[in-house]
Amino acid sequence: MTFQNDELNMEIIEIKQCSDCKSKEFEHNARKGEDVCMDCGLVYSNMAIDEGPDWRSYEDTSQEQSGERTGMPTTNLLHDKGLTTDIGWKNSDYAGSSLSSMNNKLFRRLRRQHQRTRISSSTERNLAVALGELQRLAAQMGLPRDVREEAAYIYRKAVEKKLVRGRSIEGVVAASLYAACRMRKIPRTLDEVGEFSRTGRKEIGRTFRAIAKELRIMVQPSNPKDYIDRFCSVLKLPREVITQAHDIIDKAEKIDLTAGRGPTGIAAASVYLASKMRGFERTQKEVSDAAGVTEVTIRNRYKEMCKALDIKL
DNA sequence: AAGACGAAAGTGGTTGA
DNA sequence: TCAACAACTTTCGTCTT
Repeated sequence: MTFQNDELNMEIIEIKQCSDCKSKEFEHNARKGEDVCMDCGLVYSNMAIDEGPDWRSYEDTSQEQSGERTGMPTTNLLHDKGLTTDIGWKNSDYAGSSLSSMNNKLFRRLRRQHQRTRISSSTERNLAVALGELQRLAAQMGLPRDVREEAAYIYRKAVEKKLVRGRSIEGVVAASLYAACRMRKIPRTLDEVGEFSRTGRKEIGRTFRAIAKELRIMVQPSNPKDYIDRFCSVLKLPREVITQAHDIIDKAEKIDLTAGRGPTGIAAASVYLASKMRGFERTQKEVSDAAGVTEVTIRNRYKEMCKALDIKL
């Protein structure tokens, strides 16, 4: 999309002096279209460009559905990114009169051929299948749209790098989702993903590692805190327990109690401990089910924490 | 009887020679 | 490539409430 200056119809304000602190030093951020006062940090956004869709009508006829200039935003969730066109389905010409039977047949054939070109290569077919599977999985796991987009993006990259060769599409899809969840700070455990996918935890884990390595995706080890809210909600624990659990983890991190340990184990133990301290006691079994670690692990972490943090009950 | 505890053996992954 | 190893799991017997 190109802009012409006179179309922008925006007043370019020359800032001479900050209205707040009277400073004359400004820093200009071209991307955001902002001028920032170096002294007090006041932001002048005199050039902000609306990046939203340009949906104004270019049609004269108002009965035609608003004739917007753009379609929907592109998305990685459709194998063609939602960029294909369709041949109109009405068998009528621009003036509305119907076509001759010969043209009728012609357009029916054209439409069919046109449809076929949408899925033109084996890569496209692969994507179509995989993204369908991705949607299904994400829906069952109740994941928001931005995570799905992220996962779709990762999957596309994986296809580019030929990482699907020798692996199942389902496995790569599941691994992409797993990675996307972690990147968006709403981590799911491998078991949780595996539960809804036809592939097992083992394969998802293996595939995930391969993808992360090949695509150079930096996924930091997930933070135990990211799990707490979800575990607590499964266990129907109130707000104060959540806060308490976060607090415990903060303290544990400070004295290097978390290094090298599985994040889910840490999270589970702190939730168990917090529930006990606040008088909403859950059994080790209940917590272990919610967190997907064994009672033994909870016990070990929990004992370490009690000792190191000097908590007595 | 249910839950907590701990020992022992097994699993899958990482690391360093 | 292989062995050592650390974390975690599984299993099971014992103790506590």
